[in-house]
Amino acid sequence: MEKLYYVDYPKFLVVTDCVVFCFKDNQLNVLLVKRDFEPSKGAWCLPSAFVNENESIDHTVQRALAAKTGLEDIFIEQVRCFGDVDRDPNARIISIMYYALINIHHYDEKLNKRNNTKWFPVKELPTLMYDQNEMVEVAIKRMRYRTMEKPVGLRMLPHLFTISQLHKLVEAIEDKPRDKRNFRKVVEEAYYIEKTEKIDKSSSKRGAALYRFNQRLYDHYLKHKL
Amino acid sequence: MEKLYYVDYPKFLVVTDCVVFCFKDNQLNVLLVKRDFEPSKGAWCLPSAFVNENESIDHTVQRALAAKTGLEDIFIEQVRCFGDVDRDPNARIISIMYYALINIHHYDEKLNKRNNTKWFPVKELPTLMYDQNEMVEVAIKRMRYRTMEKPVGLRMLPHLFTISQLHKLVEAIEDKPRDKRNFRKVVEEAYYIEKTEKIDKSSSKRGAALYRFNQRLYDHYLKHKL
DNA sequence: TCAAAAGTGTTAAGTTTACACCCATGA
DNA sequence: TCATGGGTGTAAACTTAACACTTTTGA
Repeated sequence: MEKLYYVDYPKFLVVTDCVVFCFKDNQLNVLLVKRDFEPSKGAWCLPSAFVNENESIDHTVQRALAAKTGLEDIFIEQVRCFGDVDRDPNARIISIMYYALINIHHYDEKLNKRNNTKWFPVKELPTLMYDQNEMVEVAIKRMRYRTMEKPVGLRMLPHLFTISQLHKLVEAIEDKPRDKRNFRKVVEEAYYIEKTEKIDKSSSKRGAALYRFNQRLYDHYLKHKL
Repeated sequence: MEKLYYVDYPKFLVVTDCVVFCFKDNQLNVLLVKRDFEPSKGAWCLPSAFVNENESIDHTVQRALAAKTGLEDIFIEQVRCFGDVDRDPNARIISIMYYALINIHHYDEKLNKRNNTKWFPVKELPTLMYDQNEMVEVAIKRMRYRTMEKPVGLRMLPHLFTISQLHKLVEAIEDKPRDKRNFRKVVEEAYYIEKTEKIDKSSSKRGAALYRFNQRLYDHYLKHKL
């Protein structure tokens, strides 16, 4: 098919690079991979994969993430494409950058050794290959915007979470403190976040109420706001 | 160079598609091209170009736009990449979508005949090739967000403009009316928009004050806000 | 008994919205 | 002289930000 019309145009290697975020030790963390092959062997870089024939770019990302995290159907959002000629000095490679949000409790830390991976707090990232530090910056901005607009950040928390956990997550994402009482008010008014009967005793002696996200209520809320 | 490391991976045709906006007849308009070649000859589509070897994707867009509009150094922003396998039924083509903002007064309407192009109000778009109607929707959202965040929308107005012109532009972008007095207040408080001594007499008998965007003041404002 | 995290309301400041009339001028 | 678009201020509603003490309980 293709040959009929577009045979004369140049073709390119295309990869996906993904900034995988989790919430760990009250900080945002990013999963990096230490390359064990040339070029740039030993460099820290983002989980990536070359796009295959007959594979959508979203699928390429999921495949790369499954390989490194063992998880499937991860929340991903495409951010943008990096297409400068010399961004990778070894070859002309067009990169499509995504971010992903995962729940660290679903991640098996034993994978780090097997896969040459490591979680780094976003405030303590090493120098990454090529333009990947810029990618992380851009990904953080987009993720911050998206989590302020939609409750996708909850994917970095357990299914049941306390308001304190959510508070710390939001502070980590926005990189600034929020008043505790005002924050609790906002959560209590977000009616798609529902209080359960359960109590978390792990983080305090007194115990804290556990909340959960209700997708049905959220969909309803989306339909009826304005 | 490339051959050393990545020879085994598949390669892809890559195009850029660009949603070119202008402000015309008090409406947002999009520039469409009627294809004069197969496949899909005769279909309306976005100005596009195949990426060349040794050409950045931003440059590809500028090249496509120069060809269709005769203009150079147009304001562009990349939105995202469309990479589904069957998005173009003729071939696997990865498309990187941009939007562009141009001043219709810089555009020579005689080009339309020569280039098979036509401006369409965004509210009256025809059915476009493949996934391009979705591209336009996504581009409008991004452009709306960006113009609310930064004064880039002014690129669709003349260098000197009246508050009424800006008012109508903003209403067209946001697709909803704004109170006239409140709007004027906002403009007068945006101190990088400065009133000139000049008067526009073309749109009313009384005449309206002409304003202009001051890049220097805007840069200063960016540095000093928070 | 005390350290540590959970939980709780009110007020001030700031922002956004709503709203109606006079002005200047060329045709 | 009148039709047309230009120009003007205030008050109410709403949203956001600031702020400090009491509760519970396991160690």
